[in-house]
Amino acid sequence: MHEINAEELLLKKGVKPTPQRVVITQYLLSTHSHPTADEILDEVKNALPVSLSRATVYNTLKTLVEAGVIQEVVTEPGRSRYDANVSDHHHFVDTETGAVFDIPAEVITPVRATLDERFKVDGYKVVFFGRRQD
Amino acid sequence: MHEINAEELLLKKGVKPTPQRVVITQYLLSTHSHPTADEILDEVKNALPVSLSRATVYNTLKTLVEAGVIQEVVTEPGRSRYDANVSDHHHFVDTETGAVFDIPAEVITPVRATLDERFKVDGYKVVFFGRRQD
DNA sequence: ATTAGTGCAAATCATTTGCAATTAG
DNA sequence: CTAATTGCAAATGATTTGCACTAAT
Repeated sequence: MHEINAEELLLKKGVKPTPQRVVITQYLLSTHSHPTADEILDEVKNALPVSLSRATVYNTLKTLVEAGVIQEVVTEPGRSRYDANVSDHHHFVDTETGAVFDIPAEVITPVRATLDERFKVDGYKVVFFGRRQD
Repeated sequence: MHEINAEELLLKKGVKPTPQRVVITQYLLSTHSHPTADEILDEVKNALPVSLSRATVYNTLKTLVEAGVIQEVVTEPGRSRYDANVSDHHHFVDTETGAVFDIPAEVITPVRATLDERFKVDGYKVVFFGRRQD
């Protein structure tokens, strides 16, 4: 195996790897915490030499989502979370803490739906709610 | 069978049936459109004798959700939608129009998940994406 | 009278945008 | 030089809140 490199990933996806974009992408690749834009700003601003504004975080996240580098995840009203896992997967939300966990598509039974034929389904997402212990 | 009465419903759920609350509840019972707070305000303000402010719409929606009279549905970043259908069901989002349709729980196969035993699942929601024709 | 509910306007929060300054090619 | 990117600050959109006013017990 070889390490996931943020800069390579951005180049492969056709996004110019500016320092800010690399650093945000690196952070998202390094965590499974599904951070919000503000959490990303806090984490990345401290640890890095480059300057980083809130506007750039938002602009970058939008760019990365559009390029398919990351995914936007909405688990609660009012704010978005971001996930560098762009493979087919679902989510588990701890209803006490709000923490979000990835659930691989393979560990759930495929959903088969008997819908009115006018519904043309492209895909679906499952969100589990509950408590994650420990 | 007997008609669904907004005022009775509110009383049954322990919510004082003020004119504003009754009217909002009636509207939500009458539609399957999953309206946003603003859409509710527009629809209800015109047709009704009582005055209705935006603040009251928001306050009422929160009250109704907490009382279990309605459900909040988040299908897109940035705003919530509301649904008087509080039975167990899922949603279909038309990705072109943003329209949201209810999908009864019975028409999809139950999701069985093989999760780490520390995930205590209370329930799950499925959101389908696609195109609804016509 | 007391308490709950409403409306208004101001406040707040997340996100977006206009624009001048900066940087990379 | 030219175009893309960034930061700042102002703007926007959704939602919440403080407070005076009204209605109901």
